Amino acid sequence: MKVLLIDDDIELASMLSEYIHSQGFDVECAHDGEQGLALALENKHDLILLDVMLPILDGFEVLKQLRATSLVPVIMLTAKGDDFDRIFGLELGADDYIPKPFNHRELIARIKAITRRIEHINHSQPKQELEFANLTICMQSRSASAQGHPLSLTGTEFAILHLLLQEPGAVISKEQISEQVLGRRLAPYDRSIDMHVSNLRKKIAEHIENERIRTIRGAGYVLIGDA
Amino acid sequence: MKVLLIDDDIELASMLSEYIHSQGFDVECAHDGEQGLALALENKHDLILLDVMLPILDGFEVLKQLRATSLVPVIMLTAKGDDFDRIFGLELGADDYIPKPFNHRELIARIKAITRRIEHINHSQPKQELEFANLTICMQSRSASAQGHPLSLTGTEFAILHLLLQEPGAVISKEQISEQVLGRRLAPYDRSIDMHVSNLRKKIAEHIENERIRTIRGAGYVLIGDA
DNA sequence: GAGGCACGTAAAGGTTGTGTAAAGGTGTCG
DNA sequence: CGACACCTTTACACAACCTTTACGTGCCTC
Repeated sequence: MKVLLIDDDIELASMLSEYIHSQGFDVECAHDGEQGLALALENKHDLILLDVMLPILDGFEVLKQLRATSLVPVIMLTAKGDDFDRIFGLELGADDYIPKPFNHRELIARIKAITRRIEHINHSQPKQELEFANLTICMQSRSASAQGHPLSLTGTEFAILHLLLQEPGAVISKEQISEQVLGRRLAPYDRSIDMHVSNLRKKIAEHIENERIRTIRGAGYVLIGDA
Repeated sequence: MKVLLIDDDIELASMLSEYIHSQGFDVECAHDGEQGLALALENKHDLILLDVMLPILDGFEVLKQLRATSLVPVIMLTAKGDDFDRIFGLELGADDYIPKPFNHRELIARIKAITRRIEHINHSQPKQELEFANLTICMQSRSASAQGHPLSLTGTEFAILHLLLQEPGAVISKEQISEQVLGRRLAPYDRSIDMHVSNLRKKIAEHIENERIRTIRGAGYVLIGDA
């Protein structure tokens, strides 16, 4: 876990840096906006601590330019306490904002709050079971069922149903289906997807009366529930 | 996007709730720790705003029990300003911490900072929904509704409504509509746009009495609200 | 007020996307 | 090899959709 600290107060920076390091993070420092931005753009840090008052480029400018290409988490630090700065920073894409002077432990707590959030999401493996509107699939057993009755689907049909179940209610285009399910770009006049959907519908209809896969002409297909 | 607000100050809660709602979030409220925890455990909220001082169970206790099973983002609110509370909350697993009194806009900015982060990591694109004067559209599901009633629009009608909703109150010329929606320059004597707008109006009028798409002779169309 | 222009809209016609049966192709397994 | 399961292509039908046509209305100009 590598942190980039951008602060022009060299004494504070070195103190902070030492403290953060003692808490188990690697720290790199920059003391002006230009240098900081350059380091940040190397994309090798997991989190950036960014002072607002900086020589050459101020913190907001650094954040703005950084956000043009990078989603790295940023915590802003500032001596100023006023609301406007805080809001401005957050709306520019900062993840958090700590007014100076701050308790070192709070800084660590906030760093951990953000990294914890990221870890949790990254480590949450994709769901193994999906369910919507009486349709369920289980990835482990590669089985699907409608209204509790098992469906005997071909691999492609299963993959399409899986894709639709990942975002029920969202329109999935044929291009998307072709690329994700068949692994190739959709060619003009290619009717494979239509056929697979047709067959899938037929199998679902054996157990569920209502429409489940709705066609959005010119856009794709959507999984829908009742009503 | 659904927010759960847990705060025992009923007046403040209703004010806040209204403001948050006006920023495009659904809000549910609880006024003590027990009720709040019960609602939170239903797992149907995307973010929780949690006051620290609460009757029955205090905010920390709610957070602790919630974190035993749920990773839902939590922002703590507190009247107390001392470091210890902040750090304690963050270390218990809160995502953020805002001391009362806070600027409402800052709250929204922090809510958005957290949801933005989560969306980026999940690779899920933010919900694109537009709303004006009882007309709403959802890009994901490519669906539209008037006064809550679903509209069954053709692709072109949907695209026109989308264009109008992007700048409610602004005049959109037929040239613009033709180029952006139909993908071609507007030819003389081409009446397609007029027809699409006419049909769109008809469908909207089934559910909304008042005029919504006003013609500006010689200039184009505007989306208008009541009064 | 006559003429021109922009617009509203019903109806007709043409185009395109989609549903699906059937046939053809490919790979696997006994 | 034949049987089988699966995917793709072909072909046709149809419905949804878009555009054009035609006629009507209201506004502006001269």
